[in-house]
Amino acid sequence: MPAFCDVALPVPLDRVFTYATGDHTPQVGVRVLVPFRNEKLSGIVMRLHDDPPPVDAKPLIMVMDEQSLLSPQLLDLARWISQYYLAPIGEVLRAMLPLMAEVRRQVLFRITDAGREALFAGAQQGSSRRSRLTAQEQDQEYAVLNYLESGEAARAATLRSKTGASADLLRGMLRKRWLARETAAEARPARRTVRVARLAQSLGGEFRLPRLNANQQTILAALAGTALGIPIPQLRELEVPDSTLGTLVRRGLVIIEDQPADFIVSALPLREHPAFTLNAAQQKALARITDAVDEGGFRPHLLHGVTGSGKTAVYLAAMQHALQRGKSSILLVPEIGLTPQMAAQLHRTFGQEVALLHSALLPEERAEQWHRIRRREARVVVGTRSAIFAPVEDLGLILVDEEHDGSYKQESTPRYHARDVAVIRAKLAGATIVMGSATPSLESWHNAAEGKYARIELHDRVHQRPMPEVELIDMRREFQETGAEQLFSRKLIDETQATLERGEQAIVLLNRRGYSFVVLCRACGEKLQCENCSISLTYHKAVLAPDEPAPVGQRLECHYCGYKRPIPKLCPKCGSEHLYFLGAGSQQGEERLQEIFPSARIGRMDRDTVRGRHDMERLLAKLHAGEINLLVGTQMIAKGHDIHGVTLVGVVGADHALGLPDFRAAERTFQLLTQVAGRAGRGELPGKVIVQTYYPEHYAIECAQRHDFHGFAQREMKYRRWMRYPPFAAITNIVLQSEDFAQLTAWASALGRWFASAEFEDVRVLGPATAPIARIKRMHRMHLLLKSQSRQSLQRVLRLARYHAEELGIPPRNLTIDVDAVHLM
DNA sequence: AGCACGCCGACT
DNA sequence: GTCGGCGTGCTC
Repeated sequence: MPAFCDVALPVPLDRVFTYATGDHTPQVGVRVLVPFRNEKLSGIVMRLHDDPPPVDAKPLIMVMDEQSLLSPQLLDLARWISQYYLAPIGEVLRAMLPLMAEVRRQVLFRITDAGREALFAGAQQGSSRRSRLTAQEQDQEYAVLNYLESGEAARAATLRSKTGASADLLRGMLRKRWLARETAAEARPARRTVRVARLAQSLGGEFRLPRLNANQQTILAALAGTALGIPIPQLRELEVPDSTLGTLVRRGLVIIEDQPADFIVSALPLREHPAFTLNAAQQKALARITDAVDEGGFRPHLLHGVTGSGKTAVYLAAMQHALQRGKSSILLVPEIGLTPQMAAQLHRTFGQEVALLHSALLPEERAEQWHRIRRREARVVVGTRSAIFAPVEDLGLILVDEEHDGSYKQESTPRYHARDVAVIRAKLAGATIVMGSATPSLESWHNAAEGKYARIELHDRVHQRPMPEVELIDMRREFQETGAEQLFSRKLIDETQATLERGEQAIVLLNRRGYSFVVLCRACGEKLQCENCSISLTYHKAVLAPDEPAPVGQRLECHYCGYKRPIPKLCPKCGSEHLYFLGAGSQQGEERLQEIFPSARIGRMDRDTVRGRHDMERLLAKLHAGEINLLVGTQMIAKGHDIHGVTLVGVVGADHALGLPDFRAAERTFQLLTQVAGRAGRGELPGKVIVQTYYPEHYAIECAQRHDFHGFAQREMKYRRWMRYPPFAAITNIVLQSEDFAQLTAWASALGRWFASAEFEDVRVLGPATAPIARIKRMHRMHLLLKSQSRQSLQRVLRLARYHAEELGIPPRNLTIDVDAVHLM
């Protein structure tokens, strides 16, 4: 056994630490518990070797796993992410492994010699000691010391409940060195367990002992039919008194034990894999994918299929094929793409062989799914972003649904893009990868154009359904003709009216939540902003809650930091009472629609009405059942829902992004319009889309109207090439933050000067400039944008920049390096 | 990131 | 004189 091992720890330090293996025999990829400073941390063994570190290596405390948690492939993937995104390896691994729930860490306090002296002195002198603490606090300190006097360590929570001492008080006692702080960490299986009764081994088959009564025999007979036993709740269904089981246990005939919940096969039976009915185009697409899977090797594909062309069925059939060939597959879906409908469909298709990894899982549930995958019980994995790290073996196929979706980019360290990580994983695994979308990202489109990705097209909707007709309403003309600023155009109102009268359903996209998104003072022009962010506060109107006598929830809210405040009567700046509420959000949309269509059954879908997973399910169920015939909501309504009764889609204010200085604005607008338009006419009846816009001549709008992705991509590529934006350059956003504005500008200009003086050939630097959102959560923000044709050069410059930032005294936590930034905010 | 050590103002 | 503020620096 090598004498040392390098351990990656979940700390923001871009390095590993070397520990002495001692008597332990850890493998690469296992978790170990190690001393770090004066605490204990769990980390991952990255390397075994005999090179002594420059300092004395501390010994491992314990090895937590027998076998590696991460295949060599996944370890390589971790290293790649760490390098590419400049993220500490320990943090990358933390993001990859959902097993932190299995380590219970707790902070313990112990009395010191100084503490004992203080206790003794206190007992001698009473509370005559001069101190800034109140008499009560002194009493609490005394109580804490008294409690710990025996020498046992205790948790902070215990001390607090026993003595009333606050966390601050304990911190003060630490400072006085009366207490010592230590951390304990213990491995704990995070799997849910079930109480199970099973036959005692020694029993064999001979349980027809004469002295057993009928009840006892009933239980034993039931248990004899199972290998693993029967969960206690299920055993109760035999209608035998509970005490009978107790008797059997006492007589040593039955054992009760906790088993991992997974061993109990759930009510869902394993089905024969149902076949999908695919049309000719779908079959052709499927064949391209299955051929690639069968041939093996890294094969990237871009599946461009219009909305309603049946991409999901192709995905499922492809995964089924992979499974039949004994290969695993991973399907990535965007954040809110994993709808209950889809989960149900997956269960129908794959039964127990599918593992779902969605964002609403508890840590224990996530760990459980992870173990199921690792034990090879589930070889079909479906999930959001981090599901790309699922520990499947024999990976044959990766599918990335809605590959253009921004939610694949993690907006905290490690700032990886799951679609791009998926490509690397497929490469490492020698697997087929299919990135699918009706509106591919320009990055992927470009790769397809260059021949790096094979392109698969689904031009038509299933069942020869037509694409919906899209009509543009020029809201500038609407204003001139009606002489008033109206939220909904006459055309949209008429069409909605007609749709509802025909007994069909309509949805209206209003891409802001809340009631009004600007509160303006007419007297001084002040826009009410969040105290912590440079963000306009959104007005949320009061709503009638079922159990409340008066309307509740009226407030101004910051959608960035969550800051809430009551509505001021007067302008906080000038004291005027002329506060105006401008700009309509989904809440106002709902109210207006209810006024216009009093008999409509209106539902609203936004983050205020859809909080838990079930809210969405309930809302969709109502829509399917026809209990709702008019749905208003934010972009949430645009994502992949298949609602057959919807024949009209209204789009209100989805083009405001076109006025923003964001190079992806056109792409985002085109995607949103195309996706939401795709909700119309998915059933028997054709659909219609009304898009209200202030930019009817913009190519993003025009092309969306014509369902013309190719045309859009061509125009957008021209602009991107001209401006050297992705896909024609790699970009990285460097954001500096500080509460102290002077400090921030000093840092930014120093870093800017360094970039200017260094004059890197292949890397262009824009800025420093104030970030689009100048302040978030009290932090002032500035940024620099780096563009380069060469990834290698960019990587090199980023490392140098990070090093120089440190030389300049910029603390790492005030500097964010966002490789392949998606949101430049 | 924590969390120590270490050097300067407010209070007894 | 002490307590306690949070600036610098290290973690195998």
